[in-house]
Amino acid sequence: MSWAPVYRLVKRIPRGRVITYGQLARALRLAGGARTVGRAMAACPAGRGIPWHRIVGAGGRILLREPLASLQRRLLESEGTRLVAGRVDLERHRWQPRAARRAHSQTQP
DNA sequence: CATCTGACGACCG
DNA sequence: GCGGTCGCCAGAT
Repeated sequence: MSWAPVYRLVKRIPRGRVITYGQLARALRLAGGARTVGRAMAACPAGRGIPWHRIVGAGGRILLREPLASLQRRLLESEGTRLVAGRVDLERHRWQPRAARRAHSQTQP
């Protein structure tokens, strides 16, 4: 199985925005659902400019285990993503890939 | 081939 | 909010 499509989409996530595993899975119509995205990201090659930290769990939760979780929080905050009670404020930072994006008028950070 | 292990998420008590 | 169940499936052992 090639995770290329997953990484390709992840690369398009702009700074200051995030997407959830489930969203990614639906956008790509992946059979295994959110977990499949999880597997893809676990195998994510480092040093290729893939913004892995912009992926969060449902409801904006950080799902990684330490020490990765802290790193993710740090990276997110460093690019202006606001965390409320340890969760990403999805209202403000959720990113919608092209197709579905329209008529929603998101609040810019 | 059998089992185990996860970067998930919806649902329920 | 917290913990358990279940569906899901690619790799590793």
